[in-house]
Amino acid sequence: MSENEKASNFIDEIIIDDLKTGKYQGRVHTRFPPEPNGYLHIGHAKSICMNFGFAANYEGGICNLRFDDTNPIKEEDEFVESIIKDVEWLGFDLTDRIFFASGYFQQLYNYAEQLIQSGDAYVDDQSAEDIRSTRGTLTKAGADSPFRNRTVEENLTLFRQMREGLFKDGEKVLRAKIDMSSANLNMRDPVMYRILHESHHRTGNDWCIYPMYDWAHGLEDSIEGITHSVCTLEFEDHRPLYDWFLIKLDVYRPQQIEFARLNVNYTITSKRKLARLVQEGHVSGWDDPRMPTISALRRRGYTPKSIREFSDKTGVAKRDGVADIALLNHSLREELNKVSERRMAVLDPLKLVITNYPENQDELLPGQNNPEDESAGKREIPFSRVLWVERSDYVENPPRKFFRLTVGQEVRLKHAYYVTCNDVIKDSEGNVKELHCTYDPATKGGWSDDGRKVRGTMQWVSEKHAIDAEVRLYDHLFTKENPEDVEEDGDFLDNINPDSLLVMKGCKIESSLKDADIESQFQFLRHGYFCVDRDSSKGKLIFNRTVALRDSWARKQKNK
RNA sequence: UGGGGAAUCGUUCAACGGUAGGACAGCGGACUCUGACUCCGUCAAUCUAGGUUCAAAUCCUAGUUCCCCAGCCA
Repeated sequence: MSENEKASNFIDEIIIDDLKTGKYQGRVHTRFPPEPNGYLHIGHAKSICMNFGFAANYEGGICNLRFDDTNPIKEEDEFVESIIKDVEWLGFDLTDRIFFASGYFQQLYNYAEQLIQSGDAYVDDQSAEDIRSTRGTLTKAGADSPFRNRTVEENLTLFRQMREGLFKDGEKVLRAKIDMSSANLNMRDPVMYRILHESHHRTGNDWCIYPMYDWAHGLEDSIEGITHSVCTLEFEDHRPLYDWFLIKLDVYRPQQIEFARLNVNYTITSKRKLARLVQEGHVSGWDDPRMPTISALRRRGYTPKSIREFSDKTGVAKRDGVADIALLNHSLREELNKVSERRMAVLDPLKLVITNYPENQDELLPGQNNPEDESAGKREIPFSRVLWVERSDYVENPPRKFFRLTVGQEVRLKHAYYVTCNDVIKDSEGNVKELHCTYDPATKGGWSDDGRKVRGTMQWVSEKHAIDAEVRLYDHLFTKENPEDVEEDGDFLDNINPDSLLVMKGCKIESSLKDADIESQFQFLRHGYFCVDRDSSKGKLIFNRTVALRDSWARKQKNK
């Protein structure tokens, strides 16, 4: 995009304007700044797509992945690894673009001394409780700390001693000297450094004081030459502080821009709550395919492109809102329809015997791999006398306009023949055991030129050639659009969907799927898009249903 | 009762004083060797009340509703 093009959202507008005025000498440099204390989820994906997207949209634009690792108590290398993997998987190049806040600890420390020198920061001996109680309230001003007016020398000495480890955790903090009566609570002498005798995942035991977010973040941006520092709405109150530090230090000043974080219906993105789902065993792990984490979406079969599309389509604004998960599914189907090879699978098998088909005869029938893509070619599908079809495709007393299997109705077996059901074999309890049909040899390939109207087409697999598979069907993890919508005294777990996972065993699938790789994706005709789960092993295939096909027939029946 | 934000179809984003538009969802239909895909049609919104103006979603005034902030978390 050039600066003459139309902005697609308010942040683009700001960027284009800055490009015009030369505010940053024509640079666009963004960053995605996760704390490595957990797994990334769909909300982070949006932020990643936005930030890397802004950079990619402009000539020479750059986006850093910067780990905001200023709290050693919560952070781990494991998360650094998974975050890098997720960002790259989403399609963004991180070559030379991985940074750590911890890499700037010394610079941050020097800046802090500079602020002490200028009389803008002081060491406070008050306890955390004291600081809290003297902060005031939303409507009442806070009170100055008794240590607020120490001399520069005393502050410097104390701060250096803090850094040297002479004090215990919590004994002292460094605070910015701003205004205890500010209406903005963030400006009431915010803590810049706390003492934490903790080993850091990257700096080990080099430090026992660690910078707070507000102190560190703007400087991290400044050091990296960030131009547009995009964050979520709750940081609007922090912007004056972000600016205050940079102005006091007289350093390069990026601008913080806030937007409304992405919320998605039927899901939660609170790290704490996701952790509860895992810890309390409501899901199998952080990458359980029902989770909204990027690793779970990947395992479930969502594609990077569909997530990027979703991110684009949900837009950028300052209004709090909830995006419809259906929009993600739309993007997904749109892509998968174009690229997925089709296969036939019978999830709930019912035996169908073609009584007039020769015993012991097999034949191979060609089937198109992907009607949306000629280059995907064809495959040979084995056909024989005994087949599996979907149990739900047979109905004894069909509703109006039912085109599937019922006695006397001719249907098409995809790629194969027309068959007509003549007899239904039931067990003593009246359960349907088998369908006995006859086929028309003249309809080989699934077509006849005589103008016969066959409206129903269904998938099948040859009994003797089929292989077994387990198929996992997923539904929303929560029953309510807003999982937080609970009765008094309830919590979000009350809204867990007991049917969010349905495991189908003994499914019958085409033998061509035998050597399918982990994560490979297919459309199972008339069912949906599926991928091979990593729980699969040799001889035991397990498929995840990524998303079902739209089913207007089922919807219509349901509405009746 | 302090400060900071936000209010447009069911949802979401646009319209930057000049015809309220797109996407998703919904509904109806056509097509179809997937009741898929595709195509066509259709439903549907400016928080309220005043004001300025030839003209207001947009500007002004007064309200209303919702979100965020009192971590030595980010």
